[in-house]
Amino acid sequence: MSRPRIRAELEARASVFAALGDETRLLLVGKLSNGLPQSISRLAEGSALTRQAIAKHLRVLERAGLVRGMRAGRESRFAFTPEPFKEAQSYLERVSSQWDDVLARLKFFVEDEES
Amino acid sequence: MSRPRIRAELEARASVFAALGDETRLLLVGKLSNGLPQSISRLAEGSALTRQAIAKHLRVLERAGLVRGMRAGRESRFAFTPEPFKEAQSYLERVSSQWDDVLARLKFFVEDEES
DNA sequence: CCCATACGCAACCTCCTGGTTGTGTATTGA
DNA sequence: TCAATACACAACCAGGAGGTTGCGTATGGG
Repeated sequence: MSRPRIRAELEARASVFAALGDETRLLLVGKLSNGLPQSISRLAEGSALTRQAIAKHLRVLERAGLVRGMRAGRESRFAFTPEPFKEAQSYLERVSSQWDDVLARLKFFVEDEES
Repeated sequence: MSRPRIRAELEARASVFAALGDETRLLLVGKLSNGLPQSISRLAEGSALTRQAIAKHLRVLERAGLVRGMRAGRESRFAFTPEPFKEAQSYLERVSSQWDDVLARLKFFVEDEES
């Protein structure tokens, strides 16, 4: 059991959710999902945190694949990456519908007992 | 800016994602989404971790609202809670479609330049 | 050409997380 | 009734996460 394929997917999924599990990073995702690639300094504007802190958060998002960084001259810009979001969404959808199925079967069983 | 309402939603969302950002907890979610409420010992069966470790993970899931624990005699059973999953899913959907809109507007702009 | 800008890297700190062990308590079943 | 079961609570530990400061380096505009 627990084939490498499954383990790898589990690990990737956990790292995506972990990356999203921080308020600062959710705000960054909000900014990036909302427009074109932006530099670190730009993303740090208006934040209470330092530029280095923001840079660290961006690296976390990048390692999880949620964001893609590229150097452009003296600044490095980060862009939103939609795929992992869709993957995570489809996982949540599967979990929810799995639960719905359980409820449906339970309801059927209970109604069966009542008759 | 940053009204309390928004802050609270942000915090709740982050805690949900953070709770999902761990392989052990993803496995627990998998088990619970898949059947009826189960006791801690039951959920710890077959795991390399101790029962106490599993209990801690369940508390994390519970604090995030992903799971609901209830005492039944000498055992405490944990049940799947679908709402936060649907909420998280709809958030991811909003982020993705926001990005799609950005791309659409960009495409329009580029095609406009070409003409 | 030169200074301000935008970084990266590294050391360092604190606090939280994931995990264990140990102990005490309630519940259950024989 | 009494031992095994199932748990909660607490102390403790190592390591990682989030954050800062300091410093060195490349890039770009005036």
